[in-house]
Amino acid sequence: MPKRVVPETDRRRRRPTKQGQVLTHQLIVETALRMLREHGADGLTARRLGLALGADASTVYRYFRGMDDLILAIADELFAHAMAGWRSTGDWRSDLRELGLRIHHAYLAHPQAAVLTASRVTGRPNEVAADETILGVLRGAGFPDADAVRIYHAFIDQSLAFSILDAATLALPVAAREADEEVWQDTYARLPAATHPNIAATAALLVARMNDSAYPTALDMLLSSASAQLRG
Amino acid sequence: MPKRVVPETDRRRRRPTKQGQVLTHQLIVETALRMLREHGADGLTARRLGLALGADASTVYRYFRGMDDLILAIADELFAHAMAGWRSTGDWRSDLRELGLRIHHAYLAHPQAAVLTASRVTGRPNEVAADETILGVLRGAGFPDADAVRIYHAFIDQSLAFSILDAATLALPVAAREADEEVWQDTYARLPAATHPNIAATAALLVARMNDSAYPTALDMLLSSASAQLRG
DNA sequence: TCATCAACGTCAATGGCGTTGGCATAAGGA
DNA sequence: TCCTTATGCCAACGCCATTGACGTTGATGA
Repeated sequence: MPKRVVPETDRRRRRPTKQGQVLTHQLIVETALRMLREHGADGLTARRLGLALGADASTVYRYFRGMDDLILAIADELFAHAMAGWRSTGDWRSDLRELGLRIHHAYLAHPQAAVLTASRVTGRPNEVAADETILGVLRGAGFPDADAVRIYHAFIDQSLAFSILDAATLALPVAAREADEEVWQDTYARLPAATHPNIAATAALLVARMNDSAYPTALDMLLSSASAQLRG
Repeated sequence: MPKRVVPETDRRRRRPTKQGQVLTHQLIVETALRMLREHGADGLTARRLGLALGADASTVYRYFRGMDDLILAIADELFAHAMAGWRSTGDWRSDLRELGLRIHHAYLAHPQAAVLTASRVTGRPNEVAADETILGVLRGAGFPDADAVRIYHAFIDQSLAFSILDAATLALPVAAREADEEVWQDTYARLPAATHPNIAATAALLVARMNDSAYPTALDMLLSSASAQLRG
């Protein structure tokens, strides 16, 4: 039985689809990202992706081994967005802060994609380049290798953790977002003081705040800690 | 067209299934949690859940409005596990640290469930009870309401962010876990120093570390910051 | 010039999924 | 006893990812 094989490179000019579209890996990834933003995480299906490309669902399988393979490609695309045009300022703390915020913003710009790719290790070029850059900043700052790696892990963990949390909230289907918002308004704001004195006392403050990102603050805490370590 | 209605309470004795099982909401949630642990997030389907209960898939819809409703019930069950048997020690810092670790451990004990429920607001009893408890600890410590709410949000954000990240890693299908591990070993450990000097120099350190949770450290940083705020 | 061959778009089919309408049955209440 | 209601089950709908087979295209080389 001849197994379907996905070629690694584009050695041959592509034949256009019925609708005249010429496909490439990059085009498919970009289309998938657009579909994710417009239709949510559940809206990205092989059928719909094919349709958006002016092609058949099965055509996607000529380019990717399956949806998981496509998702990893999307994950790497996020890192490409995050790192595009980055330049060192010479100051490791502002470099690291900038890198963290770039990753965070790349996730928030495509929350549905971010949720799908959460915690995957792709080993693909753009993700590897980001790792190389971060380690370079830390080693260039003078951290011994062991410390640099420890801070690298803490930095990545913190960046990804908050990014995934925020993205997961943003990526919820509109219906779920509205249901959750209703729960805040209807449940928390109306709990009786007799059974829930602390929620009742702070209900207005609790419900008022929605989604002012906590990540930048956490990032600064991490950088302060690393600075102390470098001086000490 | 008669819409299927899910009754809120169990006012009537249940009729056993063909296999003699008597169903309750609680039993279904517990069975779903077991299926999640044993078969992964994709392994929880209405058909399989029905089968595991000795019933039909559609029977689940007599108890829950749909899979989303079931997932919210599962989310609340995680909070029940986290809070079971909790008692205040009288010291707000150790109380808060304990609560954070309890939530973290509840997530890690059911990573597949944690991923499904990430960032949902259920407003159901156990989640609300946890919120009431946390706010009670902070207000009892002497924080003014505005500060208590701010720290509550930071605490919850941090706890959930790291829990979701760790759970997402643990919840990956075995195949994906192995693929990611291979990427670490095969890609990062073999990058040439010419193109990736920093990864090449620290490859052994990078690859050696897998999943020593960063959350407790981050939690302690948060508590130190809150302490300073209370004293200042 | 033309045969060969790999690339790749499309079709049809498979087996799984969530969900729902309809029906049969059993438990209480009257 | 009869009626209402809860509830289990069946069959069906439309969706999904994936794959084998087939036809067509373009590049290559003799």
